[in-house]
Amino acid sequence: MKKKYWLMKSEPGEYSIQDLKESEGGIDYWDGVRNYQARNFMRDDMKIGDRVLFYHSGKRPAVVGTAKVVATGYPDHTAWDPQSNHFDKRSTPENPVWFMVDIQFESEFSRPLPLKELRQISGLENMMLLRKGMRLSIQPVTRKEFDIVVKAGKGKS
DNA sequence: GCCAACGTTGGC
DNA sequence: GCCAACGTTGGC
Repeated sequence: MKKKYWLMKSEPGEYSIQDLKESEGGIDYWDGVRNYQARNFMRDDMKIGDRVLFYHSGKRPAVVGTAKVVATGYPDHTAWDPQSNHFDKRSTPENPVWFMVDIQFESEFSRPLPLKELRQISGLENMMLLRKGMRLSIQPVTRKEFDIVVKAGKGKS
């Protein structure tokens, strides 16, 4: 099984890389995705050992670190919790609609690598994140792109 | 705060 | 099955 590479977006006010880092064992579940394409990636394509670029959207859009997939897709229980703001009555334990994976904190860049800088790095011209109108919260990334971003992120201080 | 791009919903 | 209206995302 070939290792794959991903980018996962989160509003840091909602869930940041620090939250992941500070969770038990650095492991947490990626709940709340309510987009079918992103769901399909988690349910069908993300495998244990896949690497992840952790992206903060919002005020300071930037890649902030890396993580790895430690559990493959399973039902997102927040969808059938009426108290959750990700509640979706169409999803039930018997017939789950939404899925999530577990990821584990791996590294945090010494400083966030802003979206603006990503646009200027050669080799990233075709990166999905940089395409106009791209809102998908989970995106496949090529190995090359992953390596370039990590190298640029680690090189910062 | 604005607004473009996108996904979803619902009337027909 | 089309498409207008609406809500959301997310960069600027």
